Amino acid sequence: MTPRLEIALVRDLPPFSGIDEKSLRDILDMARASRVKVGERVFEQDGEAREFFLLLDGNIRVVKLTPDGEQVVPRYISAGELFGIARALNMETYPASAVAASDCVVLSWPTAVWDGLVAKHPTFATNTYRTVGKRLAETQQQVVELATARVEQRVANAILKLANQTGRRTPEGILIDFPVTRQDISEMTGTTLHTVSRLMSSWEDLGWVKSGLKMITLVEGHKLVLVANGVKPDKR
Amino acid sequence: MTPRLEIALVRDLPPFSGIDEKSLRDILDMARASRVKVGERVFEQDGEAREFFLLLDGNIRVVKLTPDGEQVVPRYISAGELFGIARALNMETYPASAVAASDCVVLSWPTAVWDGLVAKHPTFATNTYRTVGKRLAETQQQVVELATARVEQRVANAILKLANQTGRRTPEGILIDFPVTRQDISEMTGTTLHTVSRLMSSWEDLGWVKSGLKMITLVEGHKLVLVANGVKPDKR
DNA sequence: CGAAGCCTTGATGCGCCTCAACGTACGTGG
DNA sequence: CCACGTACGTTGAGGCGCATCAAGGCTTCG
Repeated sequence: MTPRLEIALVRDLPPFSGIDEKSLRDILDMARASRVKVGERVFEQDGEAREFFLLLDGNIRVVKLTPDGEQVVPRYISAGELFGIARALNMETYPASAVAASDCVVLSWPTAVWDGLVAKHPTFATNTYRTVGKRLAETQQQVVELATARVEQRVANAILKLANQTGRRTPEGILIDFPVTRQDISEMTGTTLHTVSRLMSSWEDLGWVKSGLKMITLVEGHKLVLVANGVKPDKR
Repeated sequence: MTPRLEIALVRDLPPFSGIDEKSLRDILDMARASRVKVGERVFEQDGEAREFFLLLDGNIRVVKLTPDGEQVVPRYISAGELFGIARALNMETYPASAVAASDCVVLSWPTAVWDGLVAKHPTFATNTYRTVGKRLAETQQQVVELATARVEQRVANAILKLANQTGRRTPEGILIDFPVTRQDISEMTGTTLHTVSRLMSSWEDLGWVKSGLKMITLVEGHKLVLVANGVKPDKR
């Protein structure tokens, strides 16, 4: 038999804030831990939502496929976040696919336990709905951005978001701590890998970022913030 | 004292489906009805979320303002829908403004009653979260569209959505039943009123729509569906 | 060591924004 | 009821931002 999951793993994560240890034990005992290797999928768009998940370690890329085969990446999930919670919103299928952007450790619960879980642990329900609210707000913010900002601004913003979410301090600057390709960025921002490449090259020339293969380091974040806000570089 | 609100007003609306009449009475007794004239605002972006609302009649335009003063319209609310339900997601302020697109009748509840209400009437909570789920899915769909579809497709789609939501059959075709300007459409699709005007003129020449001042009638919906799906008009 | 995946950089063109000007319906007050 | 002002709509000309097409270099891994 598998060992019990450690409460310490999740106790301090936002989804479980304010929940006492006994309840936590109860919740954890319904979960199953598993590993997902980079590139593997946790679940598939339009697939039946049989489980919901908590990301313990790693990074998940959420991917939507359009009818004509293009990909859009509406968000990245990082450690400590719930995902695949279609069931919380009474949906029967996942609205997008979830791909491991790096090696991951996830907890999963059968969807069937959801109703009992929120009934028994209202704090957990509250926390979850707060998360949903944040995601809805973020998504609407994306709509606004796509509708009004130029590519340059959107790409700068995407890099800043990634750096904030999963950045690690290094001597060089803030390193985005999992493999990200130019194509990934383009799918987050509704542009092409070519345009992203050109932009990043120009920023690298200016010394604002450092980038290599699947690797981005933010050197002068504040400069990118200006770009993201549509400030034109010094028009003399 | 004001008369009690009629249960018949809301009994058959989706947010109240599956709720017995006694509970309905209870819920309704906490509500207040009011009228909002076209152009007036029900609530303001970033304002404190003191109430949540149900639209009984009319149409509400949801508007987001960008830092640099541009407007984006992420959705329209039509009769029978809840709106301003920030509180359901533990948010303290409204993420957008709500403007009456036509004369409206709305019910409103003080935010303070929310928690008691969902506790006492779980069916209502479930219905609400289903709505939230649908909106999140729609919003993500918008992101995909803005990221991948050309203006032409997006505008066609916006008109189709409006026609589906609030269209009224007339001898000419399906009439969008409240005033919509070219600018409104452009703010829904992230383009300019000029481009919308040009597109609609060309569709009018083809006989696919009829349009006048603040008025749009869909004559050949299936043609617009093709445009929305990116089918190029007959390339021989 | 070769192949596949990732990145870069140029050339070209077009979709759509921007700027500009004018036409048209509405409603408001004299 | 007509005259005017205002808001809405149309249409043209011009140009820029970014996609598209094309070619080649670099890294990683089997």
